[in-house]
Amino acid sequence: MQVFTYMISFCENPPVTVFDPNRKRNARGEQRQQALLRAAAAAFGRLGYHQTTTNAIATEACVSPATLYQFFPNKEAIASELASMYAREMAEAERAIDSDGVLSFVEAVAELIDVCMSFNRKRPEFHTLVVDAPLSPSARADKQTLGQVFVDFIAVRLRRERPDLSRFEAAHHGQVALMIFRGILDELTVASAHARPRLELAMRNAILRYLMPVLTESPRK
Amino acid sequence: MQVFTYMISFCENPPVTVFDPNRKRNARGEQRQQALLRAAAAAFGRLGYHQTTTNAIATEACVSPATLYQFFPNKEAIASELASMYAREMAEAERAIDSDGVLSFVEAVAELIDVCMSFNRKRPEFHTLVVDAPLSPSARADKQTLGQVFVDFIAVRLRRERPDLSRFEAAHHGQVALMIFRGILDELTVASAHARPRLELAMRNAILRYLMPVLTESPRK
DNA sequence: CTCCCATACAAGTAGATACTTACATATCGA
DNA sequence: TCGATATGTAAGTATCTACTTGTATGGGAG
Repeated sequence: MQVFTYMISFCENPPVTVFDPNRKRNARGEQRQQALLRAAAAAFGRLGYHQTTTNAIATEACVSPATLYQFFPNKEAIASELASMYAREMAEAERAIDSDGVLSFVEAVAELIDVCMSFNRKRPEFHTLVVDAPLSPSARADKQTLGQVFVDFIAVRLRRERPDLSRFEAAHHGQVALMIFRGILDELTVASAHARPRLELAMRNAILRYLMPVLTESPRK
Repeated sequence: MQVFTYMISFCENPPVTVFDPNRKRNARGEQRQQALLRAAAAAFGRLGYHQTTTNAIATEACVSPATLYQFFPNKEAIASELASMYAREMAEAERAIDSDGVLSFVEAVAELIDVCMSFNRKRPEFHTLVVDAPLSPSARADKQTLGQVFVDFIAVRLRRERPDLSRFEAAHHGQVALMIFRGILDELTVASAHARPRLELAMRNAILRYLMPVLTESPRK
């Protein structure tokens, strides 16, 4: 009975030397966690997701690899945490555009594109996180939601101009706009500072020129 | 001196048990090499470049991993060989379009897009090879050339319609068309058979709508 | 003061995978 | 038929990298 009690206590209170989601954090711990996220963001941005090792993240944060695993269960969790933060932040920024509906269709879409491009420029690591990293289900959901916000933004404005357009059609055109955005963004992330303004203009032109005919084409297609 | 002679002979005629580019091949060897390329293509297409292990390629070809290394120095060389073949084949197909110049601008560009989409549909592994695989310098050059053929095809047709357009401007618009193509292609490669025709239409629309205004906008921009 | 536990790390382990070695067999020219 | 060489493989090795273990330290609650 003594042995059994001992085993229970042994199994229930092991010395915590790995990640525990319920562990209490003090101020130092919170700061370490934030520092690790910042270090990971910098490393992902410089090397891309796959080239960035957990050891590199630890080194960047000036801690040992073991310390990293006190705060995150694995590499994917770090990427997922960052991707979720960024996806929610970006979705929020998109939702804030023209909330009082005073912008014209062209102005609103141009603003949407600007906001998205600015965000990706401010957070260069976001691209590799979304494209290359395997994400947790919840991070995937946030990424999915972000895409949906972009699509819906355009779909809503399309139907505001052309109420006879089906929801399905409107969403489809929003999705195509997103594909165009991603295609040009891929180049923007590697473009020289000198080439960037011209590409940003091309981004606006490509998406708006795709969408404009939708507003005027024959109602029954 | 004997020892020296022995060492020379030892160094110059080691039993060849690894890849040697100058090795003579017999018919069986040629067939094995082709079979390995076919197996690799199938595996890359199914799993993507990174998920495809050299062991998986060997298994797919029904040989041992060691046999694979009799015919290729490393995994990258297999991907590079395939990517080069495909890039050259696709570039050739693009150059063959409208060689006698009878098509209109819209017809020619639409044909270009069709050819590119058909090729990617016929060789689903091409996408991951070009996007995900680290390629040899020569394969990278072939990939680069392929992109240039696409860009030039459009640039030449643009300047045929608007001779006052600078080469630089024309190439820029060709590059943007390529970015749009890639953005939508990314989705096409994962789209359901049901969603594909709609996306293929969107591909044509997105690129042509981007390019058409270039033909009519004010000569001095 | 003191005990608990969060923090920290040196020095590992584990598992995956690209690639090799040592050796056996098939083919083919002379 | 025989030797040279191409083809083939079982059973590895080497290395990389995500992740752990055992142990030491420091700060805060009681």
